[in-house]
Amino acid sequence: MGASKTVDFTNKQNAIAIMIKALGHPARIAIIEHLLKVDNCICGDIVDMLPLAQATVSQHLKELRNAGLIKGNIEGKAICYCIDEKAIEKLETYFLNIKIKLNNKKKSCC
Amino acid sequence: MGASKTVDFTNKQNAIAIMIKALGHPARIAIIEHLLKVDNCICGDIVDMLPLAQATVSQHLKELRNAGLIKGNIEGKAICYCIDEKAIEKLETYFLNIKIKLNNKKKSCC
DNA sequence: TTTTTATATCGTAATATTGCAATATTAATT
DNA sequence: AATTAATATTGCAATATTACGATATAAAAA
Repeated sequence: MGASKTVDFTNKQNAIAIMIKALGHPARIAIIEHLLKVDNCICGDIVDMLPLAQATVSQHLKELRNAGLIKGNIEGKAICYCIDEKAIEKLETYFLNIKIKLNNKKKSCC
Repeated sequence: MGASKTVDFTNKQNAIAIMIKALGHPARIAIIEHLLKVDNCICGDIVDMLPLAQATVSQHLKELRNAGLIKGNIEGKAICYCIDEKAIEKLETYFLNIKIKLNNKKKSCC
């Protein structure tokens, strides 16, 4: 196999899993954290930052883009990538809701 | 390849990536959401809930356990799995911090 | 003690991911 | 128009993930 059984889960579950999965790699975490620090978000700088080949970084950027976590803007012959705030908001809300529900529970048996 | 280059990233980046990656699958999202709803968190119930074979569910549970997202408790011949609140807290904090930093930035060029 | 029940592990096939070199593309510069 | 610079895509090898049937293990029930 290797393919996830997406059909039997809800759209919401699949959607959040895709977003989360896109962040489940140290290089992509590093990209997000870099974009957070920096003011000009040029793709080449990300390539220089990371210990990976340009092609590999480009692939990681594509995955983040496909998952909606970053968005790109053409700046002449360079490309500027920024974090999509709405995506981060969604993730934060998701985990906050879990936290709240856990607090309201207080029946954890483990 | 297929293996992530973890050596060149920080421990923090690798650690958060491992936790996030563990949640990056619809079945594991469904497991967490199920544990959130239910009061008795018996493994067999999770197997019954999910459209996956018992062996597959067991594997997903193991991944969540390895990542520290759930913890198990032996209850006679069954096993009770619960969400680890500290793990959820870490994730929530992580995304909240990103959100805060983004708000303090307001220099996003895209 | 044998059987049943609940969960984990093993073995394996199918598919996905990661990473890179080589090449393509696109826009600016000369 | 030709060249340079920045990024994307392609092709491919290595490894990881997903899924499942079969089997192992461990505790309770008979």
